[in-house]
Amino acid sequence: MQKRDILLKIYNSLYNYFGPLNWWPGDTPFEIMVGAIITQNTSWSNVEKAINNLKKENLLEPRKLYRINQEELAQLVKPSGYYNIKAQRLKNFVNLFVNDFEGSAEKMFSGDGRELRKKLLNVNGIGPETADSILLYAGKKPFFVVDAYTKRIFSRHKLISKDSTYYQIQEFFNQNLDRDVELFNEFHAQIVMLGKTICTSKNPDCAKCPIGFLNSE
DNA sequence: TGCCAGGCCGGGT
DNA sequence: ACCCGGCATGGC
Repeated sequence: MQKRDILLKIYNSLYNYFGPLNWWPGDTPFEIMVGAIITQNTSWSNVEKAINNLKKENLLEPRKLYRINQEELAQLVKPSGYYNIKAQRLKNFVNLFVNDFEGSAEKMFSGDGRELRKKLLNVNGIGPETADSILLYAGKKPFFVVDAYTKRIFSRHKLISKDSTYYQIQEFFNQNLDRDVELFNEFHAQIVMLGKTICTSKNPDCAKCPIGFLNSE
């Protein structure tokens, strides 16, 4: 079987098993972008607490987040961990968003995303995964998001090597999938779901795994 | 109880 | 160009 067909089969099996996941969990592009920063190396349940704190204070608006001082922001995002550094990173991002794009997601995502990606990576605190999450989930641009789950699951099944870099893994998907926003969106969501529930780092339950067919290829 | 979670940076090799 | 310690809370 070609890699292309294997990937599609994996995707279809996951989708059939979990059903549509409707990512990203967030109401507006701005909330999604904020969430992408807060969720760095952090479980989503903790991210929700931080987001809810911001919502309560009506801070999920670019100019309000722009104005709040960093110490106060840090207290609000505290439940997500790394709260000091995350407050700084949120500030760095919001500065770009307000100063360069007037706090408008429409303006920010007006291009194809390639220039924007470079700008995002220049923000201290935004790396490749966060940038791609912002582009894909807030901006609907076809950038495949690679995360720890992707690496774990696909290297376990020998489809990529354990020591591949972010860009090598991303290339693997780019070269074997159509550049389709909906597919990229749902595929990444399915990978995360599999990594959280079945293909965990401690006790992978391979008997239940919807892509268990890979073990007998 | 200790380990892990939807990374990234900065300093040292 | 890699490698590694630091950042920190909440859930299991």
